[in-house]
Amino acid sequence: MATIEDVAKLAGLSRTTVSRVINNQPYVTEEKKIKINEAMKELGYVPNSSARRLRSQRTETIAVLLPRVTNPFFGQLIESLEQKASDYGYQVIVCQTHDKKYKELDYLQLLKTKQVDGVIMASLTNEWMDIEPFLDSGPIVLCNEYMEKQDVTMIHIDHKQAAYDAALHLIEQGCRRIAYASGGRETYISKQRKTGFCDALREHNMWLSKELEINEVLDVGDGQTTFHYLKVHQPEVDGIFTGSDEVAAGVVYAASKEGWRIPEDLAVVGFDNQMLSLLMVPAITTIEQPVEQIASKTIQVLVDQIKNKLSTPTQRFVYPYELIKRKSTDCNTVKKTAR
Amino acid sequence: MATIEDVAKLAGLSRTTVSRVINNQPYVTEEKKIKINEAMKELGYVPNSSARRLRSQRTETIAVLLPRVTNPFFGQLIESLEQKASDYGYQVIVCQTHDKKYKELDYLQLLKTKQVDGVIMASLTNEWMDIEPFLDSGPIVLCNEYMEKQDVTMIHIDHKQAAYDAALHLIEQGCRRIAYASGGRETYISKQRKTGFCDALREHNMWLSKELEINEVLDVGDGQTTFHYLKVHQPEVDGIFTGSDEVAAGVVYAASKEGWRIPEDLAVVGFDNQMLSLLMVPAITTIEQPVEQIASKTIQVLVDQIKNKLSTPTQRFVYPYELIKRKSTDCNTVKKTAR
DNA sequence: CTACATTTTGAAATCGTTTTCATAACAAAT
DNA sequence: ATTTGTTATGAAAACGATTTCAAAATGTAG
Repeated sequence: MATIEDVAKLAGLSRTTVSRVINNQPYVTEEKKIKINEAMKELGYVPNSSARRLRSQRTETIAVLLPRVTNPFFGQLIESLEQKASDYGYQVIVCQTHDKKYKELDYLQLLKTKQVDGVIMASLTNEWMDIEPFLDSGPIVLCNEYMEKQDVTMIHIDHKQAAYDAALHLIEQGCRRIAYASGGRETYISKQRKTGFCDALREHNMWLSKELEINEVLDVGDGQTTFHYLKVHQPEVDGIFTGSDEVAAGVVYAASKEGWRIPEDLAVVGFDNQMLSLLMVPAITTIEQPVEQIASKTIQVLVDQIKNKLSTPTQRFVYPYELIKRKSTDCNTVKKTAR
Repeated sequence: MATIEDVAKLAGLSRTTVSRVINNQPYVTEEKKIKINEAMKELGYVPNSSARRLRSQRTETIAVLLPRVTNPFFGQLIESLEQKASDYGYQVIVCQTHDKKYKELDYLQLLKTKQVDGVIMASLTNEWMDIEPFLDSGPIVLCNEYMEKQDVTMIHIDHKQAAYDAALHLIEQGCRRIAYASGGRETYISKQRKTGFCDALREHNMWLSKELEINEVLDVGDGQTTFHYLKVHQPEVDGIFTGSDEVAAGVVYAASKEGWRIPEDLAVVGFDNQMLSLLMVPAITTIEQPVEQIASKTIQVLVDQIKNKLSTPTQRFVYPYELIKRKSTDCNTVKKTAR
């Protein structure tokens, strides 16, 4: 492999001048610039990125931590993040944590070892206490995930209010025994949603009973399992709020197969407005997040923090969401006409 | 940030010895090993990865090129690839080409600039002629994509035969005017599928007319568009082969909305056996690829080539697939009972 | 023509590791 | 006591770029 030295020799100039051309800095005559470019082409020269990273202490790379790309919401998110990052000249490296604490910490090492200039956390399973020390090694921004503390910038929607709205909608459709299926164990986001959900119930003199709360429900399969559990143990259930469209789809699928009518026998709400929620029969009511805006702001903030190493103030950006009402909750006036 | 020098000083030893401990090489007494580990912990030392990469000429990183992670097939693929890679101690960096030639070439630069030790191409839009030169910079393996030339290892299923089987199935179900919706423009894979599809038709005295061939059909939206096109311009169509479950889902969705019965009025076949194909009403007949096996072999081969830099022989691994028959093609005995 | 600023160039230091090579220490064998 | 072999350690070179600093060349104003 050709090095910068080889190029310099062939062009009859110094490494320094070649470096100037590579990074198109000023103070090189047009004539020499041409000579150097020719030499580079002739040798098929490409700068070694480990060397430049080592010397310049910049990697132009951002790590994005997320649970898994097979979850369509995160697929969409990473898509937008990458797009925006490349607009700013940054590469993105995708880090799937699978909701494992140790993986999250492993990936944060990328910041310490200087493999990345900054980190976007769209996955947050560790206690903040354990994450905080990494801030010494470089900027971290929370995307979608959030919490109460303020020592880091966060970009997200109001999950509590969103869940509140969803629950209210179910109540307005006549549901009286509403189940709650949630994904992550104890992330702040989950707690927020649950709080919002319970608030709505309480305001209508209802509450979430232990038996109607199901945890660790993440994908289509879990959704099916959840329905079967409810069918056997809580047959009077008439509505369900789920943490994702995939879970909602699983519920709808299993319920339909068992002869339950949706929404008459069971109204279903999903989350994230994935294509899937539209395609299901019946189409699923869901909450849409402004993914592109969130991604855009996240990158903007992080890049800013990378460049102005000095303390940029940490902020919180809360974006609006939308409850999209579809057939899966369209109970008209009648509800529960006997199964 | 603490460097190896700092650790050495604190422990009262040399850089070399510290390096030996870091890379757990032999010839360090237990006593000093302990002393060094303590020093590292005290300083919160982590080796700078640019420096080690530069010196050791290894990155322990693999680039995976694929069209987009939002396509569930590739989501699944990257999931498995990353899993396997980490078993071998390799990181994966995900590179979305969006089927753009220039992006594919840009990402291949990672190999030249020594940012990665090897590349997995699950996206191949450029001519092989333009890719080949990169082989000088490091190993490349084709995963899912393939071609006739033999200078690189390929892992895939027999797409020609798979498409043949799918077409044959449609024919056996009584379809006589079968449409063909394909994604990528001119990848070898597309050509193979089309050949297989046409072979089956020809063997039954049919052929693919220009009007029934639709290209550039990639996602759910395209599937809907395709159906509307067919409805207007080719109303006699009674079956359709699509390049992905997403497209198939789009067709089913649009068709159902327009009052067509599936499969009686239109039989539909997808590809990849994504969850979506099972969830649709009716469930969609599709072809399942052994993604995990493919991923596993791909990593195994690539890591081997990275380690034995000398010429490892290039090979071709062809895995079995399975045609999964579901409602979307279950025409029983009757077909086309008048619309 | 001198003085001063600006443009152009290169030698050498530097980034933080790993690797090479030389040497010291120690044990076992003659 | 000397040789031989193995284990243990460190000084210095190397990886391939960018950055610093000094100096040369050129331009410009007085």
